[in-house]
Amino acid sequence: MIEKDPPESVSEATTHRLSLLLRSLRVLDGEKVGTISSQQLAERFGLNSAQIRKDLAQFGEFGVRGVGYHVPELKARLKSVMGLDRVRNVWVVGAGNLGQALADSKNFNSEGFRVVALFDSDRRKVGARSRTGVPLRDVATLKEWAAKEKAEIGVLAVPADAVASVALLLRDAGVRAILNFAPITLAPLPDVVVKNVDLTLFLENLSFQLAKSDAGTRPKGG
Amino acid sequence: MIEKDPPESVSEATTHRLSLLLRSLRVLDGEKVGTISSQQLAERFGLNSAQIRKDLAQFGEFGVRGVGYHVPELKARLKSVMGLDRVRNVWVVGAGNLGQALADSKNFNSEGFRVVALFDSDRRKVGARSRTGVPLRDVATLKEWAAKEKAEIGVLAVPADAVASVALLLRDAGVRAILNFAPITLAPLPDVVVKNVDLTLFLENLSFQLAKSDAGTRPKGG
DNA sequence: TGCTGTGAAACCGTTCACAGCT
DNA sequence: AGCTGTGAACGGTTTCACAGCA
Repeated sequence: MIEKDPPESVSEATTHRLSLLLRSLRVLDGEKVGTISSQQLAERFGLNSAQIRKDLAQFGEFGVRGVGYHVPELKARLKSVMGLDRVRNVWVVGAGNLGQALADSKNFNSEGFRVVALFDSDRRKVGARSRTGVPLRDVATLKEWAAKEKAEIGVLAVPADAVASVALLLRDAGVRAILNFAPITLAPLPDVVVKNVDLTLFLENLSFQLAKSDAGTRPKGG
Repeated sequence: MIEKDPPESVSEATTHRLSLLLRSLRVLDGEKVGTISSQQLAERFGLNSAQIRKDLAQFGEFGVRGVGYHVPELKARLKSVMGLDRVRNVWVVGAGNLGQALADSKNFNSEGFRVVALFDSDRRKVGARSRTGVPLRDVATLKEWAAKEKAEIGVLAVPADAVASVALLLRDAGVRAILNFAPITLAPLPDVVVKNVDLTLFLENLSFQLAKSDAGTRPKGG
């Protein structure tokens, strides 16, 4: 099992598929499956076997020819490659419905991540705790907390017009990656990894596809 | 201004960019900007001018040579292309924190979409209303409601193990598009548009990029 | 002149198909 | 024999650069 240095750049598509692959491996591991081939993986989870092998090839050689992949081993390797072999603290800024839901969600408190605080500018919320006990702090004190409690990831669930300023605040507080849920594109900041997730866009995507299928069944087009 | 029939297939990337473009046009329209060139659009919103033109070209000719695009006109055309020129009813299944947050969010009740109901299997929740007044119903009654209140879009915010069965329920209730937020891939259903949005994956994406930059600054790799 | 719309070129990601190892 | 790892072929998307029109 040879390990490679990660390539200069890995495509978004590969990154996404590695997450899906890891999810699949967790399922298999839970079922005590010891070994699996890329073919079997593909069939079971709706993936593509050649693509699995190509994706993995970017990071090393993880399989055994004639046999396949050792599930626990590959799972551990993949977690390492993806930086999920340790826990990163997460700050959620914006304690509205979405911010609180994210802060409390299993998704954001699973292997690799732990939401340690919510921040909001509404003084009335400050001092309280979320349903699962995440402390709610004044966003004005964010920078002070940076010294006591290092958070590498910031999640933005604030109104669009607050995004730019809060992003700078987070960067100055040492946050190295920002996940922005506001419906505005946060431009890349130097030395900070930025990912924009506009939930509206997913709905619009569906709408667009519905519109296409509507057009396809109209008398004239059909 | 010539209109084209939509092409057989439009890439995910184009779909995504059209949403971003529409968002930009909404901003410009709010500022009463009457006309704008692809170049100006690109500079202002971090897009690519050639790409804007290529994306639009798939659906017709919307600009004026030597001038650019008429903002209100293009915005209206784009909304039409994306099926956002009418309001679609949305059902949210799963009234946990995330489900309720989505049902109440501006994002899911903006131009083109209206959340008309939440469904849950927890009898204790049934009969109540969300903060913004969305009625909470028993998921067992979902099919009965289909006759009274047509919903084209279903949003899944249920546990992973409930996804497959609820998806079938929605399909049988006439829902034509499903947005799945559970951390499991919902396989495509015939005649239903499916979009999977696993929030965990966005965090893992950040983790992965952090891991890469960590590796890049390690003594040996640096 | 200025900008769109668009062929052509460059680029990137996916799929194929097989050499090579177990 | 079986399956990985990988060059090579393929297909799709992005970028370039300019013809054509206002």
